[in-house]
Amino acid sequence: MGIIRKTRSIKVLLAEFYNSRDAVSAIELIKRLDSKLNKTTVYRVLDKLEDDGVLHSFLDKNGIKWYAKCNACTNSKHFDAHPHFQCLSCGKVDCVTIDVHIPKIPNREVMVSQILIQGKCESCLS
Amino acid sequence: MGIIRKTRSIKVLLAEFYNSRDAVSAIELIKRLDSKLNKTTVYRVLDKLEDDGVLHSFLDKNGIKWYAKCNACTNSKHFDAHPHFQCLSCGKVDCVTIDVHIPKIPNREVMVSQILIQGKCESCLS
DNA sequence: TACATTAATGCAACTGAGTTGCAAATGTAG
DNA sequence: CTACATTTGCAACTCAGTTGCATTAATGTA
Repeated sequence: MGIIRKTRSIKVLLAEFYNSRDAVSAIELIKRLDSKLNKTTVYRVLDKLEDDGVLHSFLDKNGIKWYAKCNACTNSKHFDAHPHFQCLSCGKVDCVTIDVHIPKIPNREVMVSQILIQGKCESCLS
Repeated sequence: MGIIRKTRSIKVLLAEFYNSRDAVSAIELIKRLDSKLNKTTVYRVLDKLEDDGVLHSFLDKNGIKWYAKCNACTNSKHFDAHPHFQCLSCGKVDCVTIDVHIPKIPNREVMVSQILIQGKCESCLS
């Protein structure tokens, strides 16, 4: 579908991603923007930003949805193969830029792969 | 925690996995066993079988939980790193035995990784 | 600038996977 | 067989995400 109009909601949400490379969960955004946007709107705008290749989404270990700014994605092609890292101590999630090679699988066509790595992040390692 | 008693519920659920290597979603099992077991029991027994290293679980692209028989897992060590493949046409999920190498990441300790590959399965490729 | 069109929004109610508390049933050690 | 802790079923709940619909607000056109 994609964005057709430049609305206030879209600006508000884009601003949330402007300064950060970390992923943010939809729920976190809904809480954070509670006074500004309705939760339905948040979900719908995130959806559209993803369609447009501005954000990409993935599910964390609990099945909840996170969004992060796309770097190399466009609306015609998503580079979703990069892994996401979720810290088991603090819960923070970010995109990691390492390349994980998914081998060809006999008799199957691989289209997308989602990789969620769990462990301890830099700040929680000490 | 693990299994303490060999109850009817545990036998019923184990029977579901006896003949198949495919993964089954918790929801599918609940539907399938509706006349035999309560859904709470299904969730609880699956949980225990996972603790015991009999089954392993993972989330699919919609965040719903699937279970499959463990091959190399024990209750002290889970080999969760093997990828799962979900067919985007028919929805079927299975464990694939290919090895995906997750590189070390600077300043982070990788503990678990979950890999979900999506595409077309053998039967849906035609 | 005013207007008509149609997308976007807010709200309330809903959905559905999974969880919890508790009383009743059942497996098992002795 | 009995005692009693573990399991089960049930109903009610949680909570992320969705839907329908009436209202609001961008945007193209004149």
